[in-house]
Amino acid sequence: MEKVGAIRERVEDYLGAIYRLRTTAASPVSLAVLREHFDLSPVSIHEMIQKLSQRGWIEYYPYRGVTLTVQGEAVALALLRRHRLWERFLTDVLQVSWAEAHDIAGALEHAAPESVTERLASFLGDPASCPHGEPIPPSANPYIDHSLSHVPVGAAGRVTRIAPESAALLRAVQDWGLLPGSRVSVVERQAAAVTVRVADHLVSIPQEAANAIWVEAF
Amino acid sequence: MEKVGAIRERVEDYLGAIYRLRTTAASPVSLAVLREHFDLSPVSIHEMIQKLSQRGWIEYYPYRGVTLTVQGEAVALALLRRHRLWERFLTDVLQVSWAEAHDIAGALEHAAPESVTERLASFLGDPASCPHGEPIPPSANPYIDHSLSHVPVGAAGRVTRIAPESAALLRAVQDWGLLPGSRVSVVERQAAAVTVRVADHLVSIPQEAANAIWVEAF
DNA sequence: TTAAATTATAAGGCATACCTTATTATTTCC
DNA sequence: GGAAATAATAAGGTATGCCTTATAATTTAA
Repeated sequence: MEKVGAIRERVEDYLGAIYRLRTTAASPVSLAVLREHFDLSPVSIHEMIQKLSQRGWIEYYPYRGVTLTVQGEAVALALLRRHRLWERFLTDVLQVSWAEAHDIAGALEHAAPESVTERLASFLGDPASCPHGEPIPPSANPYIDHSLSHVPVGAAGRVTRIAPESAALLRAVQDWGLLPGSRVSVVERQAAAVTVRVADHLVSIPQEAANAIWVEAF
Repeated sequence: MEKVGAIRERVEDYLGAIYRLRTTAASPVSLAVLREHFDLSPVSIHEMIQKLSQRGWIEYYPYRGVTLTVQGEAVALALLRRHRLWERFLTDVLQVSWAEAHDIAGALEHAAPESVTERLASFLGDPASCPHGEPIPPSANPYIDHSLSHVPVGAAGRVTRIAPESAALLRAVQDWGLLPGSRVSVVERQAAAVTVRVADHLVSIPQEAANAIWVEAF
């Protein structure tokens, strides 16, 4: 009952807290500080710290505290980015107060996938800071890809991947010259198809196929 | 580790599915249909159905299926409303595709509290249907209250409740004449305070106190 | 330097929401 | 009416992330 591969919500919460509670990247955050932050029993904190350590997200120095590994820090930064973008949305667009925005963003940050949060960032005009003034970390995936069915008319990009939905689809993609790496620009969008320019000729791609072709902007 | 009083996510999912899978309000939804929908083992479905029945959300007729109680239907409608509003936001504002929007909304509908979803509804212009054309049920709480710190300048309302944050706060609220039921209108908003008119005189309320005073429009 | 305070760890429990394997009850269809 | 199919239920298990109690290890401060 858990998305495999997805980083569990609670893991993200811990990593985000460790990032925020640390003073410098090198100085360990003591478990007492984490205990204070999460208001859990020392044993529960210790158990979770063991897991995070075993899984390579943190470095645990008994009696001293924990530091984030490179992987753990990446997770924390991605989380903070999502958190602060949702805070901005809540305060700027929905007029939610600062205080409430923080907690609500704490739930939304786990519910919305990164691709949606990146679209939110664009919609908000790529804000640089959250409503409290804290910086919004840059996206770790600045070239996040979009399904061809989402690329706006006029935009150009490079094919990144083809969702391998069927052999027929893959053959068609090959015929169209839309293999990963090729450049496309969207010329027109119809109800059930999208017309793209690829290698100087126009191809009309059915919606279903467009859903499976992923493109990043360049 | 679970918000008390909050209806658990999974309970909402089941009730929403029962609502959507039924043909008429009276005809029971068989557990086989639910099993198909959730792709779980028959035993798991049965276990959950027992719980929902015990807790009064559904009526269980062995060998026949389940129907929603009045309470269960209210939960389902509230969920559907949130789901479809988020779908609209995702497709209309963030240009997420229909197909993706459904699943993402399935997560957001649980993460955002009702108050936020109602603000989202206003922001979206109170849409009547989701992107697939299905109707968005009306809010069961049309007079949902807002913290005084969110009531716009010029608006008037009636105090619904005071979050009992401290005895001092409650005494102050009493002195200001802002007990539940009293009418207020917002006259001016400063950086750390809001000025309201109550019983024909003006009171300046610090931001902290304003956060704890809830008002519904009338 | 040693006693007090803090930190770590072991052991056993709880709730949720899943699972499988049986067994029993009911309905449906020939 | 009776066998086959379907549905219900009992029993025991899994993982997560909490909990308490108790003991051991280390650090800190007098």
